[in-house]
Amino acid sequence: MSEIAREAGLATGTLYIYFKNKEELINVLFARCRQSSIENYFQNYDPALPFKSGFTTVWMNILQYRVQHFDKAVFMDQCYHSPFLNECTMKLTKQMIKPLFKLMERGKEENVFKEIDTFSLMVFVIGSIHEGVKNAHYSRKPLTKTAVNNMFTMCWDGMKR
Amino acid sequence: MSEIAREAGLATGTLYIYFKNKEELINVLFARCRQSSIENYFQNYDPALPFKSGFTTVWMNILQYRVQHFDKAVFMDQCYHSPFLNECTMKLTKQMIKPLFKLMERGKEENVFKEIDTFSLMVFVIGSIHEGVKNAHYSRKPLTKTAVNNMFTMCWDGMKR
DNA sequence: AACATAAATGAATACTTATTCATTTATAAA
DNA sequence: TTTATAAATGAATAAGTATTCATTTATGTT
Repeated sequence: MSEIAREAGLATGTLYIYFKNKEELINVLFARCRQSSIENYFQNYDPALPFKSGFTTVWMNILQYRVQHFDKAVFMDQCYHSPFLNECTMKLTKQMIKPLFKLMERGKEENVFKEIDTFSLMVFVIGSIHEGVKNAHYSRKPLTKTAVNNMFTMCWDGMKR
Repeated sequence: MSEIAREAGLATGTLYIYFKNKEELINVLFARCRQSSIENYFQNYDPALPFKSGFTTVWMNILQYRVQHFDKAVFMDQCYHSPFLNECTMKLTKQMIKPLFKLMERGKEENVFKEIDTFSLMVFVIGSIHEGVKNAHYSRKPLTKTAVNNMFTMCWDGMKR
């Protein structure tokens, strides 16, 4: 908490005016990170364009977000296993991923994707990106354009009919 | 440390006879988890069998391990982002994944997999499994046989030529 | 200017947790 | 049995970190 306060340019006690305690701070921070990440994912997404174009845009946005906001991504990953997140935040953030859910559904409706449970499709997309970015980061091998394209191709081919 | 000692049926001080400090304990524990996980991955793997059979066995083993030893999986995930793991452990555990690396190379040599950097292929496999298991666990939806098969198909189709 | 309210401070407190060490208990050798 | 060595103990210490609160500073109103 003291470190967070310092980083925010506040005294430790001031933090407790805005957040009841550490738990609340973590929950609010998580929800905001989740919100901002999802918003980023749909930047420049035009539902009027053909599905593959739209999906590619979102996919690239997810990857880019995880790369450029790696610290936030790590924070969110850690929250997943932590005892801090409460039911309320869980429910709230589950709502937030709905747009991504809808996108995957569209892929199925247009017979582009396999007939697989929407959630499983979504998890597959997220998983391949997350692990790819994490690995690139820690092995200190920056993601080249071809590496990114390969990742996308694997993801796409995995889901397409 | 006291909780670990209690769980191990030891007094706190006794832990410090076997491990210099918490850092060393974490590093040793991580290395052992990694070792045991990789060993599990190759259970019943017969290199004489056709590639797809062998790969399926390993893939299923990885998934099964993550499900049955979820706590270890979480621990290893957390270590990844923690300040505890030292260079030595990093190097050591990188050696350990070589068998998995070899397996992916074989897939390329036999023209089954796409011509993609071996490491990227491996990360793709791991990533899709990890996220899938994690999600099943926290959403408390146990992985059905069809869910697992779908996961495998997506993974395989993503990598195959 | 005087007053009231809100926001900010950071040292002190309370709680948690890693580490030490003097002492005890087990094991083995003479 | 006696002695020596190794292993284990857990209360005490040290270090770290969340939270409180009496006091100070800023902001706005009459």
